[in-house]
Amino acid sequence: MSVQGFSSRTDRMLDRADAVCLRRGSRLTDLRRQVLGLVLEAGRPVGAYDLLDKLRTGHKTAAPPTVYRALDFLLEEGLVHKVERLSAFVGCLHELCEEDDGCGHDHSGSHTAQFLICSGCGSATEIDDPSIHASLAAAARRAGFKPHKVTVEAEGLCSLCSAATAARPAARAHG
Amino acid sequence: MSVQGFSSRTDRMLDRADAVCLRRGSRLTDLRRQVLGLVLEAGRPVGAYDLLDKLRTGHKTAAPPTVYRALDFLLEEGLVHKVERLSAFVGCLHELCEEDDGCGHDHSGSHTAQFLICSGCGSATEIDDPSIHASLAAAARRAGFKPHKVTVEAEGLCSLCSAATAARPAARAHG
DNA sequence: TCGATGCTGATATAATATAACGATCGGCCA
DNA sequence: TGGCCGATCGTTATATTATATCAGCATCGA
Ligand SMILES: [Zn+2]
Ligand SMILES: [Zn+2]
Ligand SMILES: [Zn+2]
Ligand SMILES: [Zn+2]
Repeated sequence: MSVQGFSSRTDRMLDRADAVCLRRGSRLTDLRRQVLGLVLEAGRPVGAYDLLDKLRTGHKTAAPPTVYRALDFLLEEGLVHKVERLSAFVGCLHELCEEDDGCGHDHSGSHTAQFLICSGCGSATEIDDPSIHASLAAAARRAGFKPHKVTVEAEGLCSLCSAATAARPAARAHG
Repeated sequence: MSVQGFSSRTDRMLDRADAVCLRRGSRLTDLRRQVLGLVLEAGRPVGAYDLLDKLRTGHKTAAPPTVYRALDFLLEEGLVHKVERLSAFVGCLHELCEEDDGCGHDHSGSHTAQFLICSGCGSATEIDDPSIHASLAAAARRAGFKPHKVTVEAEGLCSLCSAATAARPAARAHG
């Protein structure tokens, strides 16, 4: 049960996650659901200890292993990704998005993630571009390398922050 | 001066690094040269605290900031890369390799790195594939995103480890 | 009933990285 | 010359991220 009171959108996504886990024979327990909810509500990469703080408001006894174990599970299930450059975690919208026909994500390789990380506003947009995926697969094949988990992270400025910076060199982040 | 006694190959690469810095108006100090030498000698990704231990054999007073400051400089100059997945550092062979005609690396974007990381033997091969670079640049452009620093990391099995694993399921790493 | 397995609680610790402040050294110019 | 400034490094302390370990408890099937 959701002690926190997530938004209805988040609750719908959590229900989808629950269904996904059921199909796979894994269990989205209350604790895992709670952590996933916090990640999704954040809407941007969020650190494990930030999650821990939030988790503690409704779960006094939570400790680092509490949140790391939940994150390990969610990573394994592909429900969240880790943004390595930020040591932070973000929800994967692939399985969870509202559209039933999918959202254009490629997750064929399963453990692959591609992010555009804005250093202006802290957003991280998952792209899962098939062309990048193909180029990387080809390069790996030429090297005789068998990829298991692939991380692509571009850090820079999103279109909004880029425009803001062009307008005012010392601009602050957009909403 | 090299207290450690690096291999002659490493010393040649350090001399190249020195020349590169001179051209750019930056200074490869003794300390930075020492740290770069340790990274190059390792020949694989190496953690900051491993470097610190090695550094201390010829430099009793070294502390974490000592090595992190040197690494920051070397990263800035593009002489080393950070492998985010491993929180480890590895030399960039682009400026330093023996062949005068370059070694096929693309470093046009300057702050870009692409690695094939073997979880069997710990090797990390820099590929800098132009096709990956182009795909990513195209995807970023479509999103209105301006990349500043790009990280591509594929973790998996290199050809040697892959062969070893196929032969014996519980094989140990190759040399 | 029993053992195996999976999840959680709880404490402690490891591993990675940075903050802060002062000392030293050189170059540069009044 | 003397003072200033920026870059580098020494030193201590602390912040941040992640894991090890062991115990309790529930669930499930033999
Ligand atoms: Zn995803
Ligand atoms: Zn932005
Ligand atoms: Zn490189
Ligand atoms: Zn290998």
